[in-house]
Formats: sequence, structure tokens, C-alpha cells
Amino acid sequence: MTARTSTESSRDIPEATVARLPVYLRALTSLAEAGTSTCSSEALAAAAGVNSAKLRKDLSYLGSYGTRGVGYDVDYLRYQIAREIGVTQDWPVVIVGIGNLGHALANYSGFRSRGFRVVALLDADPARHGELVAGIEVRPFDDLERIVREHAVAIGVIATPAGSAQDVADRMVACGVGSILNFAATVLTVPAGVDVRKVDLSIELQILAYHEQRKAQGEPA
Amino acid sequence: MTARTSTESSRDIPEATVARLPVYLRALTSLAEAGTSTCSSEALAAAAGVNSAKLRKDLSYLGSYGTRGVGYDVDYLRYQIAREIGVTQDWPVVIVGIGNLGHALANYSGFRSRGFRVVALLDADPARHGELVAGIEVRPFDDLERIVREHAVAIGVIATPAGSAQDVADRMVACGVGSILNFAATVLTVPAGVDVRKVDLSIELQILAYHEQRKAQGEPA
DNA sequence: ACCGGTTTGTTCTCGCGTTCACAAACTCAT
DNA sequence: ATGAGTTTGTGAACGCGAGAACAAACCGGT
Repeated sequence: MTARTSTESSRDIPEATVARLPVYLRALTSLAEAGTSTCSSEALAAAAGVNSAKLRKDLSYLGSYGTRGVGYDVDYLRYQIAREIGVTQDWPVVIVGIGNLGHALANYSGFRSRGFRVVALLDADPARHGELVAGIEVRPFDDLERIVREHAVAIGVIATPAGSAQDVADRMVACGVGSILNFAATVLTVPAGVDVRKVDLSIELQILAYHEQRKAQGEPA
Repeated sequence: MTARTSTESSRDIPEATVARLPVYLRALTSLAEAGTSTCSSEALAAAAGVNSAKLRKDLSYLGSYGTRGVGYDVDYLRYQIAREIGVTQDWPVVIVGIGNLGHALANYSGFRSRGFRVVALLDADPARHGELVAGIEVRPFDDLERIVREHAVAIGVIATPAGSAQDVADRMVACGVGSILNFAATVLTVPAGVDVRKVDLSIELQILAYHEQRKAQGEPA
């Protein structure tokens, strides 16, 4: 959202494409583990659950990594996507709010395997301090600034109750955290230049409920 | 995706709007709890974190529930949105896969408060059977069909490892489950008419990592 | 009854994303 | 070398959603 005029070679990739790149990455990893060394856009698209034309257009934003008449080299393409997303490097992450969800996040293996390293678990409740979760000690929320500075943390995860989420976000932003993944059921307000992504479990269910209701309307029992 | 020609009075609401309605609902609940009985589109939009024009356009798909020169009655609008989404009724839900994430989901209070009732927790691991999670007994996965039939479950939640997710989805669909919320890190294939929403924690982080990387490129240390 | 101020509902325009369709480019067999 | 077959990369058309802007409608005071 900040005006980055990009004197770099970095073409700006559409947001919708960025959101799909991790899916392609996972599909490629899956193919590689199955022993496949080359794949067509059709095959990869099927594995990723998208249209093959869309896949090709998405990949074209990164460059021309395929060979016409042949397809894509799985390992090569995988590396290129990983580099573009940034998962070839190490991303230190802080999780704030060690309730049920915080526990689950701390134990989630999908983070570490993609370069995300949980460097600290923080909670405001003194009763939790010292507790070991996923082999990491839960520490006071006030340690946030020191930890962010020491580990150069750029990404923060908020798994607190809705009431505390904005405060946590403010503190994170003040410390220099540039991206926040928010699981709390509230709308966060952050300054321009800070990225926020929201995951709201009950909203997802409500969207499904809407569609279920529509289906049920058409077919009276 | 199925051709529902909608002889009903139900206008078809754009998908983007459907995804925002739960946000408005939450904002309205918040306003109601704060004692506000009337609000303008500007105020509600601010609370929901969207543009006021977008909010008004979204609400116009439901009908004309506001009063020009005045605004919206908080309780009235809240009920209308809740009815449209379907959260005025009770939605029985089954959760399959009681690992760390399944635990968190079972305990998540945001479900019950919005009409979603967890009627069963299922897991393939016999070691887990009988265990009490959130006051509900974990049962064998094979009980799925009976439970879905008995409770008329329409929505299923998958929180298993990626390897088992497709099997679970197939079984759910076979039982008549029409909507699936998938937390497993895999692309589910389901027949037309079945809705699937995917929540992938590591993908969200990867998207943030991409943006962080871009920010870091512009400012060399 | 009328007028100024306010706020909704809607129309219009613009930009983004998706999809189609095809030319360019590569492989392999002859 | 040439041609048939295959697959990528991209130009163009299309549809959806976002945002601006405005007319219609309502309230309150005089």
C-alpha cells in the first residue's frame, strides 16, 4: 500500500496470484515426493485445483520457467516460486495469546517446514508464564519488544481474545513488526505499510451456512 | 455452482458480499452491546473496517432496511442479516480429527454463540476414543454416518492430517454433508453442489512473507 | 407547509481477475 | 531437414467487484 515504485527487477505480481503461489508450491512438493520430475501446466493445475490457463498466467508473472512442448521442471519451478515468495529464507515469528488456538499454532508443523520459526510464545496471563508449549517457554507479553529486536521478527501472530487484539497489534507495530496474522474476531486498525491478514473461523462457517440455507430452500422436505 | 434458478424471492447475493455479511453482523452485535440503537452507514462501515459505499451496496442486496436521513436500526438490521445468513437457526456440526487444531476448534466459543453446535468429535485413532474434549466424547470415525443421519448434520469440519482429508471428505459427502470447512493442507475434490471452504494457516503466513520480502528489498540496510 | 440538513439506495465508471484462443517454440520420428 | 504433435506464454474479450457521485427520501424547526 506504500508507494514502492520498484526500481528493482521485481515486477509487481497481482494479489490474487500471490495468494495462489503457495498452493502451487505445495502441489509441486507433492509431485516431487511422488517422484515426478517434469509436469505439464494441466497436471500441475489439476493438483492445485485451478484452471490450467490461470496457472500459466500466474507463472508468467514470475518469468518463463517452462519449456514449450514439454512442461515444467518440478524442482526448478519449485525453487523459483519459493524464492519469489520468500520461503527460501528463515522467518522468525512471534505468537501472542497461548490459549487453545495458540497451542495449536505453536505445535503446527506446517510452519517450520516452510521456513517459519516460532521464536517466542507470549501471554498476558502470569499463570501461564514458564509453561512449556511445543518445547518453547511461554513468556510475559512485555518481553515483546526485546524479542522482536533480538530476533528481528517481522511477522506476528495474534491468537488472543478479541478484546486484547488491537492492543497487541499496536504494540507489535510500535516494535517494528510489519506483518500480522490475526485470528482474533475483531477488525484491526494499523498504519499504512503494515500488512494484516485475518483468519476468522466463525465467519467461514457462516458463509457455509448461508449456502446451505440456500440449498435447503430449493428442496422442500 | 449448481444451477439453482431460484424461483424463490431470494435474490442472489454476490459472493464477495456474502463474505462480508458476517463481519457486519459482528460489528452490529458490538454496537448493540455498547448500547447503540441506531447507526449510520458511515459508523457501521468504520466498525466493520470497510468503505461506507461498499457497505450500503452490500446491504441493498438484502433489501431496504435503512431510513434515509437517519440510518439503520441496529437490532433490526442485525436480525435481517442473521436471517439472511442463516444464523438464526441451529447448525449441527461434526469435527473430524481431534489433534491440536481439533481441540482448539472444539473449544472455540465463537461457534456456539453463532448457532453452530458441535454434535460430535470423531477421530480415527482408537487411543483417543472416549477422551473428553470440551465436554464431548471423542468417538470412532466410523460413527460418522449414524451421527450425520441422527442429527441432520449439513456442515463438516476437517482437521485431520493432509493424507486423510480426502477420504474424510468423501465419506462426509457420501453421508449427505453439503458443506465442508477444510483445515487440512490439501486440495479437496468434491462433486458439484458441495461447498468447500479452505483455511490454510501456512499459506496465510507465506502471503505475508512475500510482502515482507518486498518491503525489505526497497530499503537496503 | 416549507426549507435546510442529513443519510440512504442506486447508477455509472473504472480496474482487476478470469477465461478463451492462438501463435510461438520445443520434441520426436522419419 | 521436415513435419506432426504437444505445450507454453500471452493478447484480447468478458464479467465481477470497488468506489465515486448523485438523486430520492426522511427529520426537525419555523
